[in-house]
Amino acid sequence: MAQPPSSHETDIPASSRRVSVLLPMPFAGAFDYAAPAHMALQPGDIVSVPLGKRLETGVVWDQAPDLPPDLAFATDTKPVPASRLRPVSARLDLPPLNAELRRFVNWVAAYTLSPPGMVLAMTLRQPMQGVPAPSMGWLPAPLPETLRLTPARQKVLSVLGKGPPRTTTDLANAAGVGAAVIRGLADAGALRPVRLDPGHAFATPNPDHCPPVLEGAQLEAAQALRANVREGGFSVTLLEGVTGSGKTEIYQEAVAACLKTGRQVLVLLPEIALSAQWMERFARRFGVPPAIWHSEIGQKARRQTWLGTADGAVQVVVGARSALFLPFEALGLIIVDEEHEPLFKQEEGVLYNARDMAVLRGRLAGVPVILASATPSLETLANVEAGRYRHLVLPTRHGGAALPETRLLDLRDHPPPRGLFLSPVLRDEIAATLERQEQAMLFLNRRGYAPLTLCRACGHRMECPHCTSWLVEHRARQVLSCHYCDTTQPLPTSCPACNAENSLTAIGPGIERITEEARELFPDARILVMSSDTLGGPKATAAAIEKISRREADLIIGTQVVAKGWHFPHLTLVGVVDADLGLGGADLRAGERTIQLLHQVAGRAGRAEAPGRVLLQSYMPEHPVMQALLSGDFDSFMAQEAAQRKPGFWPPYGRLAALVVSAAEAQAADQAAAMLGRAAPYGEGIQVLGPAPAPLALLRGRHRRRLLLRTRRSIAVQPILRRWLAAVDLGRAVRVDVDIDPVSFL
DNA sequence: TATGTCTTCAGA
DNA sequence: CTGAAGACATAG
Repeated sequence: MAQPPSSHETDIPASSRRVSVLLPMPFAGAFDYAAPAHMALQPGDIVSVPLGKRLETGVVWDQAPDLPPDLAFATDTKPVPASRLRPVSARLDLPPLNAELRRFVNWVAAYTLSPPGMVLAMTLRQPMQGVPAPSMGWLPAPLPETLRLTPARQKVLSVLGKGPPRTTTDLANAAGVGAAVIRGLADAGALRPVRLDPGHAFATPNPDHCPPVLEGAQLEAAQALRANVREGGFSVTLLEGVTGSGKTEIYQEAVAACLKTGRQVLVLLPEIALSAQWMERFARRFGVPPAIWHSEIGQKARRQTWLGTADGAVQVVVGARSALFLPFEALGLIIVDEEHEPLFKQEEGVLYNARDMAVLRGRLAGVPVILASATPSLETLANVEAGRYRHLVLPTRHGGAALPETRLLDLRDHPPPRGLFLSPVLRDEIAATLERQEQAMLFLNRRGYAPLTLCRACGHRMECPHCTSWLVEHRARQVLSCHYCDTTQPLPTSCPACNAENSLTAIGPGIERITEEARELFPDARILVMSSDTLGGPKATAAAIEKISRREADLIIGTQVVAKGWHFPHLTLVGVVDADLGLGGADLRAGERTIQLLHQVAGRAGRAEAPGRVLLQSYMPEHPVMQALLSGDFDSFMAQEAAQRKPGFWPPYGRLAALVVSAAEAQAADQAAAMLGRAAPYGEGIQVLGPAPAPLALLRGRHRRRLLLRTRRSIAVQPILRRWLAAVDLGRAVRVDVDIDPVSFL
């Protein structure tokens, strides 16, 4: 154990050279291997090791991983005897993971209570997945004296010249000779094989390509951010500004400043697949598009970008959550745009919030972090209030356009006709807008035709057999489908419970139904529907956006997707069909989320040319959320939210963790949940709520029970959870998912 | 996560 | 008895 620090590696007997290797698998920690005498291994090296009878790729890990003091835990596993160690098979020819990234992996694992290997998997799986053998190319070698220089051979050598390495087929074609000639030259030693790494040259963003003209508050904000980047060191700045206030232009100045220091930039967006417009703006500012990273990019681009971030060839990466785990060589700045977005929370596998982990990575890397939003989350505002984050506010709309005028439409006073969902007031407003040759939009955050299908004869509801949820009718596809699992069934013609014919009735509106109603009302309007069902992917989405920009649509009807920061220059009216949707559940952040979503939707209306108007249909216009949307005074709404959460130490004034117990049998879930309940931790500032059935008590055929652990801010939940979970043995049949800082309460 | 081994049970 | 399917332990 206590090796004198002066001892050289070669002095240590081969048998005692033990290395830790972290594998991308859900083990509690790293495994020990023997390093062969000839193999110099450093922490961070990517290696191939035997595991059982297969070979796995892992990373040489630090013997004693450092952890944050409040999350550190003892691993009481005794070391494997040296006799059982198997040797590392090979050191792979990939750039090693640096200490900053290794530390980040450890901290994320400790924070989220996940096996470190699963966190490593998020960084390592990416380049490893089905990597094809690298193709080989040829470069000229010093000519051997014995070489017979035939004309064909000469041709090959002159074609190759001083150029880049070329593959056998490429070279043979270019020289007009057969592949055999190349082979012959290679055998004679006149050609040197080199690995042809997909040497995709990443275009270099130019920080001076097209700087914007800024003045006033915008200039000040940009200067503050630039100074921040130049100074370096960890800091977090909230950049707050409404749609059109120039947020993007301003943080792009921070990007420019970072590029000038030669360091790399990571920009996180909630939904990269839909951000073609963002890419365009980047290209306009820096002359070239950025490297992008999300779950749907192809194998090749994935590998190239991964390697590019590791060797510094990639200077700016724009990505979704998972980009956070890229192996940056020299990170200089992290930007999280739309920081309030719930999409930053990963809800599967390792449960982490990319916004919070971005701040953590910034801290470990010692670089500034910028959080941008028009409607910052309460978490971030609380950090500003506590003096942990800086705050830059952009007050005015860029280009002088006015904020949209918002009106509440009380559905009790102006009810829609029976069986319909658009009030006459909204209908007339849309008609007038179309009359003026302007665009209008209807927003309803609900896919499908109707959320509930009911039998008029017996009251039977069409429910998912595997989940606690209603089946949603999708009339276009003639199916009922569950939005929580992949259950889909044909639309029945008779009630499955009482066999009554034609008794099934659609209850409530979905976007398809609103479209039907709009087609009735505005037969001449060109209607464009935007939902994840009608837009297959990013390409179709971009095409739809194009269409709207070119005024090839009059009325846009959409779900969530329309809210995403698009710029619609001709849109002047936005109608929110059901502003109350989303306020129903017992969600801690329902109000905050509704405000953020509806404000974002409202931001689509009215730009430079014409003022916009927003109409909110609501049955509870007196609700604080509606009042805040009406007045545009979000600050006092958030202050009110804060005041409500403070006394009960709800987040962000306390810490929260959710335990979801799930099992195939309801009884097993109940028993396990009860057992956890009996072993619940207690103490000053610690509270456990539950067990109770989770709102989705049945999900994908598993019965779910939930417990919530709530503590004061000064008390970390992780050590408490570790002790709690270690104290109970629940057996193999039940699973417990731990969600630190839960966002979804389903 | 992938794999080997152990257990159970239907069918011959 | 045999084989298939599922539970479960294990890898360094």
